[in-house]
Amino acid sequence: MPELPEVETIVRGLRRKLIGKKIGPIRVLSRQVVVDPPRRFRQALQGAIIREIGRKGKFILIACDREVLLITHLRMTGQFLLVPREQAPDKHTHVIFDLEGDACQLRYRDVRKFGWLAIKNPEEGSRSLLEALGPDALEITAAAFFQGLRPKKRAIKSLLLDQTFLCGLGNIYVDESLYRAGIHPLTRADTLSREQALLLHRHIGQVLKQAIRAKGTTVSDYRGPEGIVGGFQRYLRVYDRTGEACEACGALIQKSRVGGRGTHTCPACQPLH
DNA sequence: ACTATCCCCTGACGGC
DNA sequence: TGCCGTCAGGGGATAG
Repeated sequence: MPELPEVETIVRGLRRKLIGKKIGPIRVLSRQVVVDPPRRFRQALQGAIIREIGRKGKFILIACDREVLLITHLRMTGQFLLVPREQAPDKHTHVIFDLEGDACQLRYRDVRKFGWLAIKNPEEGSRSLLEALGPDALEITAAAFFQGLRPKKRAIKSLLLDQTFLCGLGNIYVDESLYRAGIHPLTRADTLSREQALLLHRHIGQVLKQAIRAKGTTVSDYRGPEGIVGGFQRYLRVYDRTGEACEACGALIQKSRVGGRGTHTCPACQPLH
């Protein structure tokens, strides 16, 4: 579900509400989504004060005092929601964090249960998962992006989805960026000209920033922490528009499969050479 | 180095 | 109404 703009929207929402809050009792309703043994998980976080909330790629990082770091990945359908405590949790709510002196609870909800939460010490946490990540899609420079493509023989789409190459992009924004840059998803990365690479880099940045401004894309499950849907689906030009006319040329948007993922292209605007 | 395939899980949707 | 196959914002494991 959530890619960089959705995760960024969630992080900003959580930050507004949670910084400085002390975590109260925690309920783990489904141990499957908690990486650590539930007892250890609860003991580490209960009583901790939330200091900073950030993200790296699609990972959400909640740093507390006592050197406790909560790392989360929402995968496809994970949600962090701020919910009034009197509201009964539904069957897809898996972890509930009480917040001292707050009418709302922080809840982790996840229909498909692919997402997870884990406790890490700041040092070891960044070593394992996060160190393997490539630069953030919003932070990489054009020059570094072009240099990164040059030795890669892979299809550009699978490279952009590879979080060890560049982190934050997912299926929606890769399709949208490639369309805007007029590049076919199967183009070998090392065959892109410098101009094409710079154009693609620029469109990636533009699409992500515009999507953050719109508070993300809601195709089905995505919600912000206050339960609101995103707005960027209005600006999608190829994703989820199979069979519709391309805005630029009128050709019909096609759907294919690249690297196992559903892939949307305009056959005229994104020629494969 | 890279691709393809299966898997984790639940729900929505289309065809019969 | 029900049953079956397919698909879904992700990514890890494994085989080729």
